Amino acid sequence: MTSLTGGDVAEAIGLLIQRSTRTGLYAALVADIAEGLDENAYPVLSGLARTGPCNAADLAAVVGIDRSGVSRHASRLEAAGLLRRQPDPADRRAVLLVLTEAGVAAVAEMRRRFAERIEACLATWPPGEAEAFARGLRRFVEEGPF
Amino acid sequence: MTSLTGGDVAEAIGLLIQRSTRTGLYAALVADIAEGLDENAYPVLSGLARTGPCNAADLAAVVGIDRSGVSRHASRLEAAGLLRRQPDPADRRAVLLVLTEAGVAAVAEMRRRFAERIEACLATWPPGEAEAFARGLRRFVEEGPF
DNA sequence: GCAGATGCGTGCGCCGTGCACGCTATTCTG
DNA sequence: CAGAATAGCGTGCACGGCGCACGCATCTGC
Repeated sequence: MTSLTGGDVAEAIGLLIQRSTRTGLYAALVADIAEGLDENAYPVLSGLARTGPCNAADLAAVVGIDRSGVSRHASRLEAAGLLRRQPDPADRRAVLLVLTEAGVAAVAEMRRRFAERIEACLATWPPGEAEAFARGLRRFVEEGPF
Repeated sequence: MTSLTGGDVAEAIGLLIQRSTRTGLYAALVADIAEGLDENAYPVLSGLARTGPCNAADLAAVVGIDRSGVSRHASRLEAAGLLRRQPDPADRRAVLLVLTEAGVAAVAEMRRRFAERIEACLATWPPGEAEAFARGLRRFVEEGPF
C-alpha cells in the first residue's frame, strides 16, 4: 500500500518535472511576457517575487544557482524593464534587486495563465477531489524531500 | 475557491520543479548509480524504461529533446553499461536502444530511493490523506496541462 | 589607519543542446 | 530491375547557460 503510494508519487513527480521542460510551458509563458528572455529567467523572477527586495547572494541561494548567474539574469531582466538595481543606502557595496511594477505585473500574469491552465483541468474533477489534491500538494511542497 | 485552488497548485508545481534542480536530487541519484553521468541522463534512462526497446527518434519524442541529444546520451549510457545498441533485424538502418540488466536495475534502484524519500514524508500524514494525494497527483499527470 | 572580510560584476572554460550535413539502408516508381 | 527519393542515425559546428576564479569597491574589527 504505502510502497505503491510512494512509487506512484515518485513516478508522477518525475513525469511532471520532465514534461515541464519538454512541453516548453514556462518558455512559452516567459516568451509572451518579454522578448529576449528564456525560461531560465522565470525562477529568478518568481524567486524575487517571493523574497521581496534582496541582494544577489540571497536570491542565488533561493533559486539554487551561482551568484554570477543571478547577476547575469538580473542584467537581462533589467534590460527588459522587469527588475531594477537599487543601491542599498546602508551598504554601498550591496545592490538590492527589486521588481519594477512591470515585473510585478509580469509575475502575476504568468501565474494567472499558469493557474488558468491548471483550473481548466481541475474543473472536470469531482468537487472535493481537486481541493484535496491542492491541499496535499501544498503540504507536500512544504514538508517534502525537496 | 477554485481560483485559489488553481493558484495554489500552480505555485506548488513551480516550486517543485524549481527545487528538483536546485537541490540536485536527481543529480545525486544518478551520480550514485554510475560515474560520468549527470542528471540529464535520467529522463533518457527512465523514458527508455517506460517505452521499452525503441529507436532514437521515438525516444527523443518521449523525452522531448533532439535526436542528436538522445544519441549522445545513449553513447554515455552505453559506456556506463546501462544501455545497449542493438541492430534492428527488420531494418538495418535502425538501432534499437535497450536497457541492459544493469540499466534495468539502475532505474529500479533510483526509483526505489526516490520513493523511499517520499514515503518518509508521507508516512507522517493522516492515513487517508496520502492516498488521496497520490491518486490526485496521478490523475493530474495523466490529464494535466503538461 | 590598516589588514582581512564581504558583495558584486565579468572573463574564462566546460558542457549540453539544436541545427545541418553526410552516410547507409530502405522504399517507391517507371 | 535500376535509379531516385526517403528515412534513420551519428557527428561537426555554433550558441548559450553555468560555475569558478579574479579584480574592484566597500565595510569592519583591531
